[in-house]
Amino acid sequence: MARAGLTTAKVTAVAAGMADEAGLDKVTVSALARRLGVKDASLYSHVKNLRDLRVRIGLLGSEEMTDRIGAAVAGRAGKDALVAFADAYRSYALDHPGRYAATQMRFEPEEVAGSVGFRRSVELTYGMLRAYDLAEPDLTDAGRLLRSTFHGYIHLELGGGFNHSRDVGESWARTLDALHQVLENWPSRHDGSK
Amino acid sequence: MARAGLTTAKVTAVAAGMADEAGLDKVTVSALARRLGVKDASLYSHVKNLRDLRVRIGLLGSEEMTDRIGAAVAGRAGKDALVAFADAYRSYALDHPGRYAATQMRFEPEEVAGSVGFRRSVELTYGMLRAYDLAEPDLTDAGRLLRSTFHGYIHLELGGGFNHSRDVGESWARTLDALHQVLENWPSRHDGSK
DNA sequence: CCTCTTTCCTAGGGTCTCTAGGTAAGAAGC
DNA sequence: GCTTCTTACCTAGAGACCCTAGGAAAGAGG
Repeated sequence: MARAGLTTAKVTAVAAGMADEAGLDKVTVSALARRLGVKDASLYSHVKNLRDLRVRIGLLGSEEMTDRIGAAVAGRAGKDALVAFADAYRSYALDHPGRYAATQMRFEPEEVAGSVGFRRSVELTYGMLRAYDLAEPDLTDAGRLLRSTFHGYIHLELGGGFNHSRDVGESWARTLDALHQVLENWPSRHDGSK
Repeated sequence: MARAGLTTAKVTAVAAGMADEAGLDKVTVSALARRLGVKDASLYSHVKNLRDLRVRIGLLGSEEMTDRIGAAVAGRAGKDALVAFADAYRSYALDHPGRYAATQMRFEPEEVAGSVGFRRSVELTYGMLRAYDLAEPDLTDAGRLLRSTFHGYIHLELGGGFNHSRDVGESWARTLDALHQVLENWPSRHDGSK
């Protein structure tokens, strides 16, 4: 009988599409096999197991996402870079919710070992923060604040956690204003006056 | 044969304990039945289906969490209230990761209709923000920023997303300093100077 | 003591993950 | 053009899980 000619990369790409359309939890081996016109057992020659499949979606997503962010921040600094970074981050997550969800899995060290996406993500964040002239440990704290806020905002937005009384994009813009301001005036230790 | 004497509340409580120990995704009808010493089909008289079970864990979590936050912010205002709110939020999530995860599900309107937890959560947030003297739509934007940052931080912390080079509690304290500062000097529209 | 409610049961169908072992398609070497 | 080797794909089947239908018995209320 005619072969489909699948490879691990093709399988992952189709799975990523399914994740974006139906949600990451709807990406199952059997549903994927159904879409590919193949028996589910056949996929186990391309992918170790279900977790492996989802991890691959996450690694793919992290690489695509850092590509987009890298292109957006190129040649920018300060607030320009912050906004470019944040908008690229958010637009990728909204364009590819399933892939984005997969990037937020709890990865084992060996799973991310060979991947460039996550390493680049750290580099890009620190590069963007360079203009704000922070030293450690403030740099780490500021990076954690940014990651938390970006991820939390997108997670709530994708999860329908915001009501519709206020434009979500407007709120996002004001959030970035706020983050920029706090990065410029980072509160040093014992500065926390009431 | 002797009955276990289960009720929907008891079943939910045990399921919540399982969620905290093993993760929300490990809460299954059959695993729960196993722990309760009962056949899985028996649980369907107490709970509609698996989703219903997890929703109940989420509603329980949101009530417990708002109780804790409410007690923490009572009689406080300004930065005191912000820190009390945030610390109560974080401590609950770290103490009960499974219940917390369940509060972050995508709920249908009818699922949260009869619950007090989520309504109280909104009230508590706006009450805490009162001292910062913001008007709409800044109030909504600030509320979204706080929820995003709190949730994002806890999500990353629980997911092991922070490396161990810097104390997580210290970073959290600085994050709260930063949020307090930005709430006190909320950037009004067209204030976003570079 | 009888009746009604409700907790729990058995039986069974359907979906899904994953393994073991086999077949054939297509590429590589002669 | 034939053999050989790799590998994409298969069938068969075990085990876990979700959920429904219908029945039995425990315990509460009359």
